[in-house]
Amino acid sequence: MARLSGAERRRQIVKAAYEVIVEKGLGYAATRDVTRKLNVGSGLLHHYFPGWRELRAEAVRTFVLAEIEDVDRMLAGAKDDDLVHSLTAWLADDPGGQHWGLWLNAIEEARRDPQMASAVKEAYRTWHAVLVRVINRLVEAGHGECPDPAASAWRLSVLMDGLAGILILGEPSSEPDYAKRLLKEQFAMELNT
Amino acid sequence: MARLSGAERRRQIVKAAYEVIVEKGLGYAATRDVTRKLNVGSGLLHHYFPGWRELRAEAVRTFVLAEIEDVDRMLAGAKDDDLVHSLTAWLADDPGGQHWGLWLNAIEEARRDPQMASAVKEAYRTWHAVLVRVINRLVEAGHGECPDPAASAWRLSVLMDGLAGILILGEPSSEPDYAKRLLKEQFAMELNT
DNA sequence: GCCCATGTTGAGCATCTGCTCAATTGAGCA
DNA sequence: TGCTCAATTGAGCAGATGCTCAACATGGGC
Repeated sequence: MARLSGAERRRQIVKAAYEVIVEKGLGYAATRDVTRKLNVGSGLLHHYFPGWRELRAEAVRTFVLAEIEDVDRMLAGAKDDDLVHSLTAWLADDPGGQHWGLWLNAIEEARRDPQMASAVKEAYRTWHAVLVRVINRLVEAGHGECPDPAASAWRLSVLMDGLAGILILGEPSSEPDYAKRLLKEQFAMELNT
Repeated sequence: MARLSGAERRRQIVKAAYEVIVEKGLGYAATRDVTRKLNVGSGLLHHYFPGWRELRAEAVRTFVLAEIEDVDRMLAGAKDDDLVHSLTAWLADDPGGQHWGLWLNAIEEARRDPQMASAVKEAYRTWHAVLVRVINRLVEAGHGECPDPAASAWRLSVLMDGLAGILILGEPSSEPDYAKRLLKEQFAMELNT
């Protein structure tokens, strides 16, 4: 196996851990899944991380925050008229609900794992800030009015988390269009349109 | 250990399994937690259930549906004016978000476990029907109007699932009042009040 | 070209997991 | 009283888990 620099190997391990976690779930993914995927000895993982829980938490923190920043950039580059549509499309762009599944899993895991709780809370607040910005942009662009952007953003955020259930279960419809429609109507309600 | 009738023992095991699952999470609860809690040999569990996954799924199905029926009865006995308040109080009556945590957990587990998926979908539809009935009662009692009760019920259902995150994480506030407020405002919006 | 800090290995331990199966117990009927 | 069958036991297996540690390998700096 090629010998990598410490920082590079660390990043590689975190990435592999995230993929494994998304696939198998936080409660079932194991260190061996990660080392096998990288063709690497089991000791290497513990050379970089004090334990599996730490690695898990770092993987979730890193990649969830990266995803949020990606969406934020995408929205920043979108026209005001396309904001809601872009967000809606992004919500449903998750075949099998894999990433949304991990997100629900991480929220629940936060009950038991303080490091996971810290990672999830950071993502929670960051995502809320993104939604507040979206709402403010829409209001400033004359797409409606919103008396309490913070509350509206929490409601939208929380609704999207719940829509994950619809995407995962395929209920009431296996087409993600229904989830999209519910989110769009929520935006309309929040903006008094 | 006292010897029980088959049906009685079965019920006892399902109940203990549910309690263990709520406490430790679907991915960490083990058959031994159940047998230890009941002071019972490990073979007994497999005498009544083909496997741990079957028992888990039956426990979730049984107790989640029972909880939904409880709420339904409670709402049926409430005055029209108290409907939203009762539902809101029930939402937040879950110290540490234990039961809501299990619910999120079960939704995510449905991705991997078909029997869990079947149980969760049944609860999902049953709960939606309860909310549709609530909405219709409110409309008939003159508390507002609702052009699409089915969509509104899905939005409320999904919002409540998401509010579980707020209750579990204590974010943005560790007081459950904020979650209650968001839900009440959602009802107001859905009913055009 | 040597040398050492550092990346890397993997056998192995203690512990846990779900599940099997031959053996034992006991309640209720005849 | 005895018999029968269902309820119950628990040691034990095969496999998985996180993590340790002594040993090995190698690339960059001298």
